[in-house]
Amino acid sequence: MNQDPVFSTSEILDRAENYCKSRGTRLTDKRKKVLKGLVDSKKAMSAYELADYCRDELDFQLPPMSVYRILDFLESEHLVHRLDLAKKYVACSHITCDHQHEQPQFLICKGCYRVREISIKRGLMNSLNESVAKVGFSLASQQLEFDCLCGDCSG
Amino acid sequence: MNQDPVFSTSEILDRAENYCKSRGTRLTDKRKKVLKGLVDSKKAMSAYELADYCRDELDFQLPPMSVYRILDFLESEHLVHRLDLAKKYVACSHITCDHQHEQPQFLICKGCYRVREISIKRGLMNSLNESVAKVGFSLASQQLEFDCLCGDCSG
DNA sequence: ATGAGATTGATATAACGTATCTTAATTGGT
DNA sequence: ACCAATTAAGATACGTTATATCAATCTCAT
Ligand SMILES: [Zn+2]
Ligand SMILES: [Zn+2]
Ligand SMILES: [Zn+2]
Ligand SMILES: [Zn+2]
Repeated sequence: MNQDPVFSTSEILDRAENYCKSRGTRLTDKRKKVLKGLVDSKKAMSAYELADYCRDELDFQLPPMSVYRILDFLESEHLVHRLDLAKKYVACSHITCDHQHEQPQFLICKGCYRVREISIKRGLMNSLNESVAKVGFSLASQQLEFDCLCGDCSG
Repeated sequence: MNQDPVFSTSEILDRAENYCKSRGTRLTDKRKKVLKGLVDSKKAMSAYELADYCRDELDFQLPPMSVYRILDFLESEHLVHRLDLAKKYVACSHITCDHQHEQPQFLICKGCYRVREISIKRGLMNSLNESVAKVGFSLASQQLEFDCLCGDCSG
């Protein structure tokens, strides 16, 4: 089903570090720990959950307020996405891609917070934007988020 | 632009009261006050904002926790909709319609919380559901909500 | 080494929401 | 009209997400 090449967590982190370097920013140790949490979990996590993760799994205290700042940084580097709907964060699933990644949309499982990052076909997005424009509104962002159920949780 | 007949707040409240009666439920005074708040405001309001509204505009103390319960009731009667995205509530814009109202979608202005209740064309919804199904997910609800900007706020 | 700028820590506070227990109001049958 | 059962509402505590501020620390180029 998923035919993307599989990368290890450390490969993804290395790639992220180089990417930051190339942009003149720094993927510090703490930032790397937070990103690792998201990459490993494969599901959306809140800032507080990430603080717990650092404490419990990495044996490293990181106050929630620092996690928030770090998430802001990672988002500005396009390494993570903030999901407004779930109020949680996910690692971008394209950190290891070379191509510029398209505007993403997210399917968020309400049951387990598993997240699929997809790209909705341009035609569909165009129709949607038209429907919205028809009543005098406009989409605030093309990054749409949908409350979903994944295969496992839909039973 | 909006060609629906215009109803006064009290007409809408009367209609809501009769509707509840016909279903064997009660639109009590407090419930009516909360609904009035939403009908009058024409924009999405949080439970706490509605409690403030009752205190400041109606000179009537209503603790936030009661407002939550009342909103739950109103939602179960389909008189208000809870907007997950904004964490706010709106009066259903079809209280005075006789026809069974279609599955609604909501455009929520991030700037001013004005809300448009629309019905997305069936074809568009079908395409969207297919795209989602293709990756093994399913929409948790057909009541979609979109972060938008209204005409006034898009400047 | 030093000073500017970036990074992190610590604390307080706000907004939204749930859980639980208690009290009050309403309804329906006698 | 009266009592029991049900429904509605009040009160308190707590949980989660998030922002604001100020202080301390680290990094790097000069
Ligand atoms: Zn991405
Ligand atoms: Zn799931
Ligand atoms: Zn409606
Ligand atoms: Zn607006």
